[in-house]
Amino acid sequence: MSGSAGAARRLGAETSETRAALLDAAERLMLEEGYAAVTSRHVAARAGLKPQLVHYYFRTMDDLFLALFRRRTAQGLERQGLAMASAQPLWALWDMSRDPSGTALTMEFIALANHRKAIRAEIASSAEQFRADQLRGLETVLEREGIADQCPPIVFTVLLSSVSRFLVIERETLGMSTGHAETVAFVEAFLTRVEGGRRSGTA
Amino acid sequence: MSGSAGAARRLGAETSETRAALLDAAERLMLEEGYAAVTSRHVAARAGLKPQLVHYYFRTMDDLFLALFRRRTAQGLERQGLAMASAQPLWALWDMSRDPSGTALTMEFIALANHRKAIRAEIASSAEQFRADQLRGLETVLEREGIADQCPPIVFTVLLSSVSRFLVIERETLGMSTGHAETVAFVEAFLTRVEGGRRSGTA
DNA sequence: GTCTATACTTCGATAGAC
DNA sequence: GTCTATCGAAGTATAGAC
Repeated sequence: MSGSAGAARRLGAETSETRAALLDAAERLMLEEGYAAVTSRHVAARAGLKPQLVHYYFRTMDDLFLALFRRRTAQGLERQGLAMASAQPLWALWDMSRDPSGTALTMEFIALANHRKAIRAEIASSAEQFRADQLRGLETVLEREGIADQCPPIVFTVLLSSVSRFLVIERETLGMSTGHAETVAFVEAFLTRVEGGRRSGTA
Repeated sequence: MSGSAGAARRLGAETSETRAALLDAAERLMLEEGYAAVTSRHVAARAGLKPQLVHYYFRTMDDLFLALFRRRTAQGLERQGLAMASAQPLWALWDMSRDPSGTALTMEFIALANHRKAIRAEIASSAEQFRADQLRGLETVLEREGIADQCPPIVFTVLLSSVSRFLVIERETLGMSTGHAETVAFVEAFLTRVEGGRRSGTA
């Protein structure tokens, strides 16, 4: 119902530095205090600006969240592409997936999606794209290493995402770590069998 | 600063039916629309009551969330205990972890924990207890079946929780399912190797 | 023991000044 | 193109009536 029809009100330029500052503030806020803290007033205060500016650069809060999500997605897809093009794609992907900021933000967006339908669709299609890219990149590697018959590439990508994200959530959000070291060791032993030991600088 | 000191105001009885109705309404709301929709006004409206009643039975919204979480945790721990005492503990645990309502609600609470510190501690300690119970219950099974050396019990519990929860999040919250069927088949093939085929009624 | 009238704060959003 | 004055709605919470 938030149609694309009317919308007579004017909006600020996409190239504006103020706009970028607001997005930065929103991202930090979302990461540190959760999506519920991302209100026009908080975002503005964090950026040292007036609350009304948020609505000048983003017509609604949904628009702000969408802009934020798209900016992050573009960075993430590029980063994932680089990881898979690296010398040790599995290690690179594992390290990338375990990055706290990326995962924490993703989880916030997922929680947000639960009651902002406009955003839900965007997140779902982005998640599909991440998975498709990851699958395409890993198929070759896993087949070359001869483990595609033990564990299908599509299953591998799902498992890898699940575990990495879950560990980050437990550690970062809940401050919990029982079983983490053992699980990381288990996964990394597998990666070592496939790709050899980690040879540092994968990103 | 929401100390335990003063608190002169009176509160409703814990046995009140109205109180239970408010908790039920809050739970449904949280599940369907996310924690951000759980406001005093929404909860009351859903229960067909006045908003002020929420604050009569729960001094603050934090208190309501805590009461809700504790009620669910008690049910969950009991259910997990039953699962592990069943004839096929692995299958039972897997089926339980994949139950949409349980996982969706847990994820909402985790997101909530990110900016409600009072709740964060409660969730973390509950999560530790779930894990500890699960570990204790599975150690015997996994050692008996001789797979404890391939995959340590603690790692097994972490992996199982990760995958099951992640699948539910993707499907329920995002409406996404790429790779799910394959992953489920992969896990269940493993369970079958260990425990034999699923023999129905495990809960 | 149960519920209502009411106060205070913060939110999203728009119309209009510079 | 950039920003401010301002509004109506919704949020949490308390004091007091039944």
